[in-house]
Parts: sequence; structure tokens; C-alpha cells
Amino acid sequence: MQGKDVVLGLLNQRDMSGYEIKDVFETQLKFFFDGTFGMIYPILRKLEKEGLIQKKHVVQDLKPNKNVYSITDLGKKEFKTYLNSKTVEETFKSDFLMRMYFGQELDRDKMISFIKQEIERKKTNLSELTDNYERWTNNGMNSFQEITFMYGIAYYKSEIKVLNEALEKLDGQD
Amino acid sequence: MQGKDVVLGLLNQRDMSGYEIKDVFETQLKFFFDGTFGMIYPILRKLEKEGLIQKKHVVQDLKPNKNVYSITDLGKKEFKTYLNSKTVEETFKSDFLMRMYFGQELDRDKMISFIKQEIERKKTNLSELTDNYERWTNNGMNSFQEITFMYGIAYYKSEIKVLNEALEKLDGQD
DNA sequence: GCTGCCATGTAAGATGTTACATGATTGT
DNA sequence: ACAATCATGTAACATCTTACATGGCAGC
Repeated sequence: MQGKDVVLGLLNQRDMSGYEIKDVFETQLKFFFDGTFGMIYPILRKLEKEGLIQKKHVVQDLKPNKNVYSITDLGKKEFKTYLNSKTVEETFKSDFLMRMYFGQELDRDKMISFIKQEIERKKTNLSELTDNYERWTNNGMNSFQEITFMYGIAYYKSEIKVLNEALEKLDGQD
Repeated sequence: MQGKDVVLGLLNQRDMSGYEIKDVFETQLKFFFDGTFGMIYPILRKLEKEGLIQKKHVVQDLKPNKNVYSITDLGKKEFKTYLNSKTVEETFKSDFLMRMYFGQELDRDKMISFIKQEIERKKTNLSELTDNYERWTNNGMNSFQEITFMYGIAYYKSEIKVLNEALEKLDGQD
């Protein structure tokens, strides 16, 4: 599962420009995948070269022109192959937990401020995710896609709770 | 936060060989960072070249010889710099959620089997994490390090619950 | 003889990040 | 003027993954 597969999957749903793809990444896939322009455009070029997608130049009146990509039959086949491949294990990398792990090096107040910062960060993430969920619900979403949101919301809520409990426990040790 | 910082952090705690570092990655950091030999050994070589760590060849009797690394003053300084740098946002990548998102392509049974597989996967991960937590508790662990485990355990438990609920809901739709 | 654990490494390639670079249009 | 949004891209670099390659020692 790489950027390539995700882009192909999106174009398998409907035609899009690189800019639009970035937008879907931000509003719908952000919790479990992130893509940047520096990644999306090179992927589009590569997929086109391989004949998996096709470019159409679209002239616009009120906005700058754009390149809209559509998936080819070859691309559809390739995406199906991905969908039927073995699911790879998720990856998670946390700088915050790293600091918790190596915390003995720092003083207690610094550590507590790290935790408070992380709680705030997660609260922000949660409200963004909730907003995107609500916005998308109105545009049609199937029960499986809904799971991706439930999953993310449960994650943030449960970690906010854990971190608050940790703070309380640390307070009790004074 | 990269492999380099983690390796430096571990050697900041005590001297270790590449093989031992891998073991700590597996048993203590696995939830929020993963390292492979193909990553660890090149990092050790690089850090040594930069003068941040030092190699000692240790001849062993009952086991193959090994290279034990220790951190230098320069390395300690470098690690402190990392600890005081701004925490970067966590990253999460999930192939499972990807399939949930693009699920309309597949038939319902296949999707349900993906969910069941993922629940099993998470149950296994949870029990491994719990085992490592218990094993480590007996070897001394501070309250901040404990947070890294609480965080992971909460994650797995809450996602297992979400996925089970999703399954029930899907059953109700028959 | 085989398996499992201990132990170290390389080389090639894929992948992704960061920073830079450009420019139109719309609204304030 | 200026900021925001729309729109596309490159080049250099850092990083990591995968696969390969080797070999000692212990116990069955």
C-alpha cells in the first residue's frame, strides 16, 4: 500500500486533478494516509507513463487551467490486483511517545507540558475529523467508509482519556 | 524523530550492540517505532563516523563476538538537542482502512473477512504488548515510560471494540 | 544433520520529504 | 496592495525497505 495505490483508487472512483486529489487526501484520508503535492504530482506522471491513467488538459474560465486524470482499463486491472493482495500491517510512528520513553532526561515540568500539548493536538485532530465526517455524510458514504471515521474518532477519544488519566496520576505523586 | 535519534537515545541509557538494540525495538518500542537490522547497522556506522558513538569489539566465549557501542559526549549533546526540539506530529498508515475506504469494489463477504482478520491481528498485538509490559514492569520502568504502554493498550482495546461494533451493525443489515 | 538463536553486515532500489519556483484569479 | 485559493511542477536529498550474504554456537 503506497501512494500509487491510493491515487489509483481515487481515480478509480472518478476523474480528478492533482489538486483535487490532494483535497481528498486532506479531508477524507488524512487519518490513515498522508500525501503531499511533492508526492502526488510525481506519482501522476509515473502512472501516466505506465499507461495506468490518462491526462486531459482542461481549460477553465474563472480558474487556472488544470490537468484532469482518468483511469485506464490497465489501471483498473492494476488496482484490482492491489485490492486482492494481502493486507500489510499498519505503521505508527510517534515522536510524542518517544519523548515519554526517554523522559528521564528531562525535568518533570517539561514532560507534563509535553502531555498537555499532545492532549491539545489530539483535541484539534478530533474536531477536524468530526467536521470532515459530518461534511462527508451529507455527500454519501457507505458503511465501510464510515468505519474509517469511527476508527479515527475512537482513537482520538481514547487517547485523550488515557493522557488525562496519566496527568491526574502524575499530580497525585506530588 | 528518526532512527538515528532512537538509537542515540538507547545508547544514552546504556551500552548496547546492534543486535540488542533490535531486541529493545521489538519488545519496548515496537508500538510507536520500528527498526530493522537493515536500518540499525547503517545508522550505527554513520553515528560512529560522526563521532557520536564509539565501538568496542567484545570477544565472547559461548556466543559469537559482538560490537558494543557507547555514546560519546558529543552524542549526548546531540541527543539533548533532539529532546529539546519541537515534537513532530505522529504518522499513521493503515492498509486495512484503505480497503475499508475503497470497499465498494469488493463483495460484502470479502469486506467482512477483512474486518475479522483485522480484529484477530489486533488481539494478537494487544496480547504481545501486554506481555512485554508485564515483563518490563519487573525490570523497572518510570511513570512516563508506562504511558507508552497505556497508550498502546488503550488503542488496541478501543479499536477491537469499534470493529466488533461495526460487524454487528453490518449483520443487522442483512 | 537440523533448527534456532546470536551476530553483523551490504547493495540496490523504492519511496517520500523539503524546499524551491511559478503563476492565475478572486475578494477585501 | 494583499491574502487566499486554485493550480502545477522539479530537484536534491534523506530515509527506509528488501533481499541477499555469512557464520558461530548450542541443543536435540
